[in-house]
Amino acid sequence: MKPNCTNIEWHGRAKCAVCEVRNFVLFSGLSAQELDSILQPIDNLHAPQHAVLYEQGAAAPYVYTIRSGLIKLKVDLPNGGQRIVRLLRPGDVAGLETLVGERYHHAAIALQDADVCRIPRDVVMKLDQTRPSVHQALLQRWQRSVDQADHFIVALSTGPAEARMARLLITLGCSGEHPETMPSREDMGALLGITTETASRIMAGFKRRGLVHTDKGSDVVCDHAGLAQLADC
Amino acid sequence: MKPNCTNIEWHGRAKCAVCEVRNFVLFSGLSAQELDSILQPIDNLHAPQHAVLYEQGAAAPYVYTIRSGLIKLKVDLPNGGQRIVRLLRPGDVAGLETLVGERYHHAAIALQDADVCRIPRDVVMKLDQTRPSVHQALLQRWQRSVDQADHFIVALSTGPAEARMARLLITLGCSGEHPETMPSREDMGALLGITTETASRIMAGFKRRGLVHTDKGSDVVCDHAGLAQLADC
DNA sequence: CGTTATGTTGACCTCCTTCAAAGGCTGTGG
DNA sequence: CCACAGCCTTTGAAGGAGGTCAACATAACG
Repeated sequence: MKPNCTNIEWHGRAKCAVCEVRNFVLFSGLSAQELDSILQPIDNLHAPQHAVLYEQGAAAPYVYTIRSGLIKLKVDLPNGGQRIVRLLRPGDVAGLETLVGERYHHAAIALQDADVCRIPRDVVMKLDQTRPSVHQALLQRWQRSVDQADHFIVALSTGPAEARMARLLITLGCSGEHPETMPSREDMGALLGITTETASRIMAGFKRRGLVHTDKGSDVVCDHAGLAQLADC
Repeated sequence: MKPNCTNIEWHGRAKCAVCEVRNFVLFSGLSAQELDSILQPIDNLHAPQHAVLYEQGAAAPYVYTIRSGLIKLKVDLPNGGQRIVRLLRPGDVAGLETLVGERYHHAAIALQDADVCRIPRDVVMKLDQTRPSVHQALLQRWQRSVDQADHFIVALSTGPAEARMARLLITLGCSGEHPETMPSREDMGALLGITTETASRIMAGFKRRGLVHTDKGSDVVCDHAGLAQLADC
């Protein structure tokens, strides 16, 4: 296998009993025994950067929970461009629409190397009906999707591009403490509804003003306070 | 009572048995008898234009189903402006976040005169747990919120303002057959993330080019084909 | 009939896109 | 090991799109 391939790799059946993020994901209310008793398989997958979990409009047999990494949900525009409508982090769920429909509404692509669990829709639907804790967790994930979509509208699609970029960096977790891995300029553009060039220019301006500082590779450390000031104008 | 007040008026207990849109709203799977047996009150309200169903951040004791009219969900921006993040039509639900949280995430305001049913959260939660049909309807409403939010990102917050306005008119139902009541220019701006002046200019341009035609008052008829052509560019 | 919100229009300037070119990084093949 | 291709990023210049500020028109309402 090539070192830089973008194929999803199968890492065996999920070992929910020892999953370090189980309490943040869908099955937080279930015991390890209850999970082991599920007949249908939950697979543990590794998605390298740029790997595609599913395509927009494809038949939707699975729900995915993110255990690590960063996933983008994007839609294709009629003019050939793309728009990223959500960013999923550990604990988030992709493909919930499978529970009420037949097809995925977006393409799901790994922005950074990611570990995900792939759960057949039937498993989720059954647990939803039989386990109140799973049911409640599902409602919370759904509301979380709504909240994140609202955040994309209010914070990342409103106001001048510079303020939007500042909000994006904050959204990505730029606290100033640890370096953060940045998406490509193209993805930044698709996230904010601006062109790649504008994204590049704004980031260059941030660097020039000392608001962000290149650490190594695509990792940066940010001046959180300075960005926050730009953000709400 | 003043003829043009914006207070919500109480129109008595909901008569679900004779509700003409019951099959489109949350309780489509329940019989009239089942609904009558609910102990807690479901109120039938009329919300005149500009009436406020609830404020952003307020305690959230109710879920609202829209029976007629048009409701906007808006959030206040740090710089004093506003952004409309959703439009709710008959069959849609407002305030679902009450089922997983304490407070409303937006302000809900009637864009046009609206009839709504106000349902205590406890009623919805109980029916969600005891009636599978209501449970399924809830999931569908939640997904509908996500889909509508995505539409705001992809269609109403992407591309040049003129294309966004064309998509908004189409979203509002401009088929060319019947006249449609338009929101104010200010609301159009808040819907599209542009200024009131730009919204006015674009609408004036549409009229000049014959793409929309003023019927009476704020009602317009649209050239659906012409707008659709502008929409995907 | 004045008063107040809402819509329209103009002038100006900033921001962003577009098109183009150059620079940097990486993997590949000689 | 170096040269080269390919991709991403950066930067420039020019034009257009949209914001801002201001004046004015229109409509709604007391």
